[in-house]
Amino acid sequence: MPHSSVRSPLPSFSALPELAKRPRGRPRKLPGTEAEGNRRQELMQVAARLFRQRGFDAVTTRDIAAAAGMHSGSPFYHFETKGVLLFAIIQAGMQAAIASQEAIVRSAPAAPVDTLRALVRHHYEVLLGPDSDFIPVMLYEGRSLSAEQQAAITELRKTYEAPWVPVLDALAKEGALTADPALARLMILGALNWSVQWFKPHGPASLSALTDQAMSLFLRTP
Amino acid sequence: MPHSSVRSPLPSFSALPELAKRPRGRPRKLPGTEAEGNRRQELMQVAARLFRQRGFDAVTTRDIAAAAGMHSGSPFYHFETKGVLLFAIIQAGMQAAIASQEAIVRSAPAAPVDTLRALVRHHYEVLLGPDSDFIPVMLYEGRSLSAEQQAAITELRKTYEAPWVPVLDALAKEGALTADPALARLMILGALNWSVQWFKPHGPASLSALTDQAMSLFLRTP
DNA sequence: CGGAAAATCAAGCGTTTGCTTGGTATAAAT
DNA sequence: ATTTATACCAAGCAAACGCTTGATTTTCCG
Repeated sequence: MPHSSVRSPLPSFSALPELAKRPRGRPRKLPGTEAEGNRRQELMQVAARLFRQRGFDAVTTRDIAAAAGMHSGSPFYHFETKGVLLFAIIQAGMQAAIASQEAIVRSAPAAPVDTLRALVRHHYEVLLGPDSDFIPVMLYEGRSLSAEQQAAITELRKTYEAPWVPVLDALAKEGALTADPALARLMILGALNWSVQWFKPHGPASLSALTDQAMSLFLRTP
Repeated sequence: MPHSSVRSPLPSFSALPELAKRPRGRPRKLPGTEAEGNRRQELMQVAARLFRQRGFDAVTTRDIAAAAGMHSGSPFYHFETKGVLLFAIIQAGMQAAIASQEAIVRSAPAAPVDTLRALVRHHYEVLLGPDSDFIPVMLYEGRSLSAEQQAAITELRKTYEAPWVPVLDALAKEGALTADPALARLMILGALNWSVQWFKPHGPASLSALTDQAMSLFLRTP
């Protein structure tokens, strides 16, 4: 049902460093795993990493193909256009982030302070954890999407931010938060999102330290 | 001394909407004003606006030329490459921001809280004020610069952020700031910078309101 | 008035880009 | 055994891109 095509690299360039010698035809259907769209996911991962590192426009479809061990037209078998690939990356990432966040909120019916701490910690994980290029790509490359795609992503963002609202409202009523809750949400998310610009992952434990620092910056706990 | 060249727009496209009928040759040298590099500055302004709106790679040199009322090769008389133009925009903007910030810090030897408020307010002005596309362009398009250009901009950013350090240190000693001052600086600047993503300028007075909200979010004032 | 300087126009060159067309290899389904 | 679906390779096209070259127009300055 998908499309087709490919293209060889520039002949003047040296041979491709390591074209993963993946078998050519229909893939083996492993008995246990449902390998549906296996290669598609792989493309999304390498493309997300490239988009995050260099930006959507600076990454060519040939770069993506080479990083996935393909020739230059093959990605178009899995994605109609480069823009559709970008959208798929952001959409899948946001849906996963929404799902994992919801699980955390559901399993933590504690005090608002603890819920906020869990939300902040989870957000740092989404931003800075391994294999989490989706959100940075959304934050910084979303403008390359079409208007309809942007609208769809905006809906997902609203869904993602929804659990923050009652928590911040409750903290404002408690007096732990003195700023307007709606503005505070924007500022807090901005402070967290900015971490992708400076954070260098050394130890995985430091995300907890970051969370503690953020909590003590934003809240007045006695 | 500069270069030269130009190019006509695509013939299949309709006529340019309004090619500002500026006279062709050497510009009139007004007696009072030193018109040195007048057109150069104009190019930087329109390019900065376009870069902010659509991103560096998505804006073509033809777009910039058209927005400045030129034909497509003329910008290269003023800037050797598109990248040099981007660098000039960021550099000039940062130097202006550093200068105006320094004036504010010098004229405000008040309590640390008041100095921070002035810094925050000034930063909002730089981010959201009229004709201030420079900083957003730096924040989101800086990766399109060469390594040497990025190093130069990093130096300017350090200079810009330097006045924040002693202020936050003093507030931490006072107890108004409980987080680590270095981390707090990153988080606060992130919260402020994020405003370019959501702020829509309605009334110019709201920058003060934003400043107040930010102060009450970050500081514990009794 | 005449030459130099400033700023642009006019045209296009060479490369890169996103994407297309058509064929081929392998494995699953019938 | 034949068909069908999957996934890829091979080659390349048309458009767009950054930038160049060379002429042209206007003003400044001595």
